[in-house]
Amino acid sequence: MPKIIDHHKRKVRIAEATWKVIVDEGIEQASVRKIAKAAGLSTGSLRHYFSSQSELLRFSMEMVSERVIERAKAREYSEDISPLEFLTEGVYEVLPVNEERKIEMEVWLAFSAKVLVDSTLRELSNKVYSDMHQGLKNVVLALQSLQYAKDGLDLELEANRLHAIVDGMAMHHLLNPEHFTHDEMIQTLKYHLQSLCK
Amino acid sequence: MPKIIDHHKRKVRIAEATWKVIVDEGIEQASVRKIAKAAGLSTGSLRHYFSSQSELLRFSMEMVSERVIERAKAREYSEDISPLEFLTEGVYEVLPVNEERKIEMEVWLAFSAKVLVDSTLRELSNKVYSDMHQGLKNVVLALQSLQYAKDGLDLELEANRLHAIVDGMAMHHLLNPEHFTHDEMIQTLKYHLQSLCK
Amino acid sequence: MPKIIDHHKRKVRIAEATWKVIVDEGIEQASVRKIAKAAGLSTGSLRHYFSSQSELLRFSMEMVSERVIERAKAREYSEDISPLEFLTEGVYEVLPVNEERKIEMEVWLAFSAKVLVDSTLRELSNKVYSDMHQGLKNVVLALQSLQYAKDGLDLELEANRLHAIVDGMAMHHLLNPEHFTHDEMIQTLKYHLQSLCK
Amino acid sequence: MPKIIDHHKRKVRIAEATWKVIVDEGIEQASVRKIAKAAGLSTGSLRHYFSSQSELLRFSMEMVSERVIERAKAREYSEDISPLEFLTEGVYEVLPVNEERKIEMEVWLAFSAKVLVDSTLRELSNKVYSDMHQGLKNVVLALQSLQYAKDGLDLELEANRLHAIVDGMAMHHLLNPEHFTHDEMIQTLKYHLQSLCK
DNA sequence: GATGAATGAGACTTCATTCAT
DNA sequence: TATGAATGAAGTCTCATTCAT
Repeated sequence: MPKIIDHHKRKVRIAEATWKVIVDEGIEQASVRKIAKAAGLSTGSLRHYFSSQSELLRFSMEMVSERVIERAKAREYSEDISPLEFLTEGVYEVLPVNEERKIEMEVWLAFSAKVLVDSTLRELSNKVYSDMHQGLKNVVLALQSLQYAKDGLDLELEANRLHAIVDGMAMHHLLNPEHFTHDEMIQTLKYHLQSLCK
Repeated sequence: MPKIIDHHKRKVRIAEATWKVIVDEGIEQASVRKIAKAAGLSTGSLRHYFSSQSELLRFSMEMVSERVIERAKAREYSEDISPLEFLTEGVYEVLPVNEERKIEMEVWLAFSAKVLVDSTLRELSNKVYSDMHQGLKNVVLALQSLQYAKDGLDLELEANRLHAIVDGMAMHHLLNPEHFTHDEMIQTLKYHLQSLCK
Repeated sequence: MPKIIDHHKRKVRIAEATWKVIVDEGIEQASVRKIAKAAGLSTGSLRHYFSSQSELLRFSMEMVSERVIERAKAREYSEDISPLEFLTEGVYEVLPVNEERKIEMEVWLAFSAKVLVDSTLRELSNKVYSDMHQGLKNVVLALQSLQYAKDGLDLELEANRLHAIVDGMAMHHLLNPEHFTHDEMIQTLKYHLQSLCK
Repeated sequence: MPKIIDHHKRKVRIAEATWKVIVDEGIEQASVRKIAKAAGLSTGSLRHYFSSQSELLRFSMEMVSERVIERAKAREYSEDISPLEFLTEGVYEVLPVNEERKIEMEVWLAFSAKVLVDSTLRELSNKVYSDMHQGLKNVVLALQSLQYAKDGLDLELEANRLHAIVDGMAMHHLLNPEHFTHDEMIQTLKYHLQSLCK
């Protein structure tokens, strides 16, 4: 079914154009026209792929989460680094540590602000919350399995805490990069993970 | 003599109407018309108080931060509660623990998403970041002064961590209240503060 | 296949509607809405052809000058009339001698008043000035070539003078047609040209 | 009646503010608000002096012509210069030879473009046309009285011609000062006047 | 599938004017 | 006389969406 693949590829290309517009000009400026232009299409053509602006937006957001998940899945442990380093770097996947991830997270932040108001987006937001929560809980679990973790940690509360730290730091670095630098972000994460360990 | 009107009071009323619209319909729907209507004014009248939409938005946002600051300043220690409880409740001021604060933070989240794109808002965002950072650092400092805190805490990193936790949890509760409930938020905060103490 | 439309023809039609509005109601009343209505289009449609009001205005003005130039180019000498008559009638092309040219010049006068204030229009104004200056200089040159002209004329100053007379008379006849009639205009032009000749 | 004088003085001050706005931003931007601000008044106060925008505009224009007339009346011949020089300099009064007169004429040009469309302004325009025409006819007459003028000049046609040259040159210098400089304007006028003389 | 012309609503903003004080 | 708050219309421009081709 080559057609379908093309179809999907095209949608992905459009979603990437959408990201670009959102990052450059903000989600409010992400008009159908601008996205079409950024994707090198006519406005009419867009309609063959997305029948409405909401649908386009939702698809673009789903892609953000899919990318993160795929990256996380693709990670494999190599003996070059310590298990703790491996786990720490896993968390980097959801922090704005480089340009690519900054863009993803800016897009996601813009999207999140819309969730409050557009209930059709809620489902996706919830799904991503759950996925990420589970992923970070797994980090804590791994620390415990590896016998790194202190005794007496409350798994659920630690997951909440790590999750909040990660998203809070992401937001702080995106919005106030001068006050909360990339290095502070990394350092704070390491400090936190170490505080969980013996 | 012209009509005597308390200019500032009127501006505050308009800002409150702005909040209402933002919370009900999102910042993108916060048009001059809707705000004017919500404030019981004509669009033209709004211009006596705010010469542009940006100015109106900025004022409304400044009010959010001012309110938080005023509430924080107004707090006084009473012997009914323990010092640790007093500090913990101080942090509640910047968490969406009740309807009033939820509204403030929803407004603030919407605003934050705009900061990424509208650099004129950056200054305010930075100021609020700094204020809040200092406030939360003071909490850690207080724990140390009271001899509650563990030895060897890194003040700056602890402040980063607490700040990230607070904002991360606020976002999680606003966006995913079913998954991250009010009680979890409170419990996680207490858990974190306790983890800093002996 | 999309609707096939002669883009340029449509732009010309819109420009003509613009002229009509300017002549009927003045350049200040030449709003996008009124022009769209006069052209039988919606305001949104106008944007397919002109992305801003300035652009529309500029195009409409360029058309005035293009028409004049085309008319001038199309003129051919026939032996029915004397060379002097031929030259004189050439100058008529830039005088409000009939309804069509009155309209053109009213539009141009309105435009000129804007030039003082909108520097983006300056270029066009300068170009038209130069074209017309050259055209009128050629008239003087022709008189000299034909040996009609008096000896000792200063070509550049004569061009300045003829140019000023032409535009001055055009303005006087447009603004004060009762005081400065069509016939006086023609007569004065002939008088001037004759004064250059032996 | 000191009050009345004050009243009139205030109106003059407002008219001058109107000029300033017209020259700086164009007649289309000459809103009541801006004029009020430029004059240091409230919009409401303006209404005590001018009950409508048209009235204000008309008064401001009348002032232009009054100033020119007063200047012309105030001129007195002194033996330092030749009669021809005296006459020539008289014509300078209605040319944009310095900043002050440039402003007057810019204002007047803006006004003239409105005349085409607002018939209530016609009367003033006609009056000024007549006054100026008479003034320039007097220049030609003076040349004749002084026996400077060539024989056989047609007084009326010469007046038309001079009048057209003056207004045409004024327009050219205002709109295209790079192409038609101050010096060219002066030189062309002198050339023309000399061409009338023996 | 693809195009882009067309639409009309709605965005922000500026305006002249009215009017209570 | 003086003020400036208030209004509602109208300005330009952008938008999502429809639709003929």
